[in-house]
Amino acid sequence: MINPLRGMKDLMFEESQKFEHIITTASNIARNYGYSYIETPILEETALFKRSVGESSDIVGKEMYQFMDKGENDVCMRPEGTAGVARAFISNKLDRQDANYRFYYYGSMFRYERPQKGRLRSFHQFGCESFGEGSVYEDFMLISMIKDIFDELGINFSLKINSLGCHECMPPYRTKLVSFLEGIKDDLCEDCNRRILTNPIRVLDCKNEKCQTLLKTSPKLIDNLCKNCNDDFIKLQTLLNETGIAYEVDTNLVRGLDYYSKTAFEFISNDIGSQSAIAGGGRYDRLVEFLDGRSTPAVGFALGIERIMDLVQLPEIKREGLYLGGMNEEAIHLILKIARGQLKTQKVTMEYKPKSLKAHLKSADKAGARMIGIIGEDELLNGTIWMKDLETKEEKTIQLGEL
RNA sequence: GUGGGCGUAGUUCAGUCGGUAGAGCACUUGUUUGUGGCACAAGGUGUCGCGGGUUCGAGCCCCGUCGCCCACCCCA
Repeated sequence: MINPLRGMKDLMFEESQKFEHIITTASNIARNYGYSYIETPILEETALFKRSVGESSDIVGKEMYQFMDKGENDVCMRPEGTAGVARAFISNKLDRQDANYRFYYYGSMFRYERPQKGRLRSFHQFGCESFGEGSVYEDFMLISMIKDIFDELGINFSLKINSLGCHECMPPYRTKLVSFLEGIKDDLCEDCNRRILTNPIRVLDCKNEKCQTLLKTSPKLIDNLCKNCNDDFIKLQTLLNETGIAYEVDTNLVRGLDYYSKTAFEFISNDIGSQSAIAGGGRYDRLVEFLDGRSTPAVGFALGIERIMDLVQLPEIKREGLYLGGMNEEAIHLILKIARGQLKTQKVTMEYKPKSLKAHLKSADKAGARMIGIIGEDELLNGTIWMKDLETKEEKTIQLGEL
């Protein structure tokens, strides 16, 4: 027997229904916010992810499904969605239009990691990317959209926000931080020491208690933001306050991907396992430029579908459609033609075996049908069909032509 | 990559002191003449994850191996 690969799952029945429910809910809301659907390839040039996600990230460093294709191209299964959408934005020369473009997408992402609850090697994200709008209002609208999606799905969350600064205030801060860290490096854990070199900002996020104590006096990025970044961050908080969206400023919130700047946010659920981030995103004003496009401000987010699936309740399933059955072979032949006609307007379940009326009713019930239509000997003689509403229990015998 | 837990029917699991397997659920079919959900009855499958070892005898004990799950790391 051949099983799916490690960390890969088949979704069916209740799970696939949840999946669809989440995607349709999110898509509808995204369209209301002015986003249009974009579908990009799963496979991209490896260079795309190295340049956008960043070589220092774990994703690029060790989690990519990377290989040479038959044409000797170095390619990758996408580990996240933003890079591909940004690439499409540039490839299609939209960066040369002085306009805003907003896209939503969903699909499989691939990361070669050790699977656990809420973390798979093949998983799904729903995401939105907005290009060309540099205003912090857009950051706010994205957060508002995610809130709407979670509210609609009936999911509880808490929101964390931070500002990562821009290319003007981040580098000086980084230098300041590194010199602080160098001073206490002997007392920091091994991981932190490694990160001082690779990504010093992430040292702040260390879960080691001893490190956290030492880091209490570290220079904070929010105290070192330039005026523009600082004003925007305050404005974002004002907007959230005014709208009544609860949040917490988390100065240690560092998005794992290199392309983020300014606003960063993460939606957390306490009702699932340790992989508690159910949505994350932020601004990435420099990414388009890094990918050889014309400098374009941008902001986006992604939802983790599987993590959300663990949290949603499906609405109760209602009886739906028509069950058709016959009590003898001749009737079934006739039923088949009726079924083909009815299929144009509703869900039809058809039974090919002749059965007693009782057995048919049982089957129709099991199939979850709302109506049942049966042709037996009497109906065959009269050119009629016996119909019953399985919910109201009303029944009637009608001419076949009346259907 | 590093820990810990677990592999028995389609599924959830039980299985005593070692004596070659069971229960619920699900599924199918019935419960006399053309009226469903309930109830009752009947039906079937297991290389007991795989490979060795100990033993008269292994689902159970020992060794190895593979797989799954959870956690670290990282992230959605």
